[in-house]
Amino acid sequence: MQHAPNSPKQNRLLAALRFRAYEHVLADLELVPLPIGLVVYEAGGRQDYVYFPTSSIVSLLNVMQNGASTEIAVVGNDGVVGVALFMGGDTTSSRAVVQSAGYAYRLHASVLRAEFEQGGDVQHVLMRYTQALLTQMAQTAACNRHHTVDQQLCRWLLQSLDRLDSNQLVMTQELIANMLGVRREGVTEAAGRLQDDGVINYSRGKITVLDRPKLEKRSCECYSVVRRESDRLWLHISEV
Amino acid sequence: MQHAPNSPKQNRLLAALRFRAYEHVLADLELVPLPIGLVVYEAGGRQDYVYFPTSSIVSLLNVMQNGASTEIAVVGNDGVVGVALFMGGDTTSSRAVVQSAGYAYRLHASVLRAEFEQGGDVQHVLMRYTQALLTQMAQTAACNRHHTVDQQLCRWLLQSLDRLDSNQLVMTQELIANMLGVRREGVTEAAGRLQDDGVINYSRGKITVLDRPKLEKRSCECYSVVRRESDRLWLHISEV
DNA sequence: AGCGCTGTGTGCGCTAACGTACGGAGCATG
DNA sequence: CATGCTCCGTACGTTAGCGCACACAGCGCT
Repeated sequence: MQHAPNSPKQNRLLAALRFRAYEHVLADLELVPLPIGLVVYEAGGRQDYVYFPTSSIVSLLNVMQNGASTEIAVVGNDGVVGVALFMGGDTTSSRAVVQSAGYAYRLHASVLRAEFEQGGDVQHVLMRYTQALLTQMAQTAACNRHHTVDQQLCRWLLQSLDRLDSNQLVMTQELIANMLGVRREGVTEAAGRLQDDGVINYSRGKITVLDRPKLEKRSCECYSVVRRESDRLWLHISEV
Repeated sequence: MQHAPNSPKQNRLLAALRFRAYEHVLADLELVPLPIGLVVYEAGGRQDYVYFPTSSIVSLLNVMQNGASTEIAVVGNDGVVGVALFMGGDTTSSRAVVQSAGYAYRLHASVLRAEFEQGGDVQHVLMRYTQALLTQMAQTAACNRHHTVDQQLCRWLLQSLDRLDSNQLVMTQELIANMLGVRREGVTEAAGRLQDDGVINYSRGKITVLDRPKLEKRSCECYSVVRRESDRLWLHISEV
């Protein structure tokens, strides 16, 4: 298993999987770079690989007929992109886009499926992860309904930060707006307020988080709810 | 397997499951009435049973700290309430409330889990269903973001109709508002517009759908998207 | 008949977010 | 150093939905 040049970080989920045919899986694992903006999966399309991000972050988006998009979940080094492939769907129901450039371990879906079919540990861990994903999506749905753009921006920054090493993220307001499913101007205003209060620093696609505690205070509960559920998952997995 | 007095309808998902220990499962299956408003699961609570609705409809709600709620999925005689119990979560992440009174087959989670662990057909079908649930939740999340109350009301009525025998549903505007996560007055207005145009008839908790095609025209795309994915699931299952 | 409860209609001011438009700032490129 | 492009700030009118308040209507109960 080779390492990415600048990314010693591994994928926690992948690390927790105790494959039967370990050598076989290892031989198939491939570390690939994921450039920002890359569409990993298109909604409704067939796919051959699953991705375990290490340093990259991938967003799952629902895209409407008129092109409007909404982020429904985020996957970083704590998860896998392509649960549909072992859940029995031959296609994925949402678009997967690289939100933050980095690396990911790529694995043939057939290999993972074969391991999954054998049941046991691998299956349990992957299903628990899918369960956590369900929670994340449910919370996102409710968040979309009830919370302001300001709150959601904070939530979004936090859940991105959690999946990065640094306190700086490379992301235009335009893209954030696409993720949240709001106007770009709305993000500009919300970000402006955060900057005025010394919470972040924003300049041409580079956001630096200066005061994370403040960010958490301004965020809606959704961040901590999802975070807590995710922590519970890992607690559970490490117990096994 | 006894039948409900006034409900010859079965549960399609349950019917599609080819249990190994068939006699054993049969012995445990119990047809129970689900009165409207019953909270089948509380969010975060431990649960011992899964439910396969026959004539009842159950809504999965996400509840916020301030009490605001949002429906994230609907389960009727095409699904099962409590996927978390075989997906490895000991608790459920959302509240399950009976939206329309009726019956459901109740099964001990341990019995279903035992069957599930054996892999094969039962596991495949249940996972495919979970996958469809994921799609439904994703679409709901996006719908909450982008569509009007009018559109969502139509969607909601349609997905309820699909799970009932009649064209009449018993449901106050107050409750619909809770499901959609909007104000009761908003529902009153939207329903008023539908009634003015002869699409429905509304009176003190009883809605009669008069013109389903019109309802579909006024609904957002989300209804048909979820419907199509669900149909695909059944096509897949019947092929097995 | 009268009471009271639940469910529905309506009105009004308010705010968040939208659509649109435009100007300017930073940065790379020739 | 000028050009061009991307990204960000701001402004303005419009609208959907909110919060609140209240009136009324159907229906069961005594």
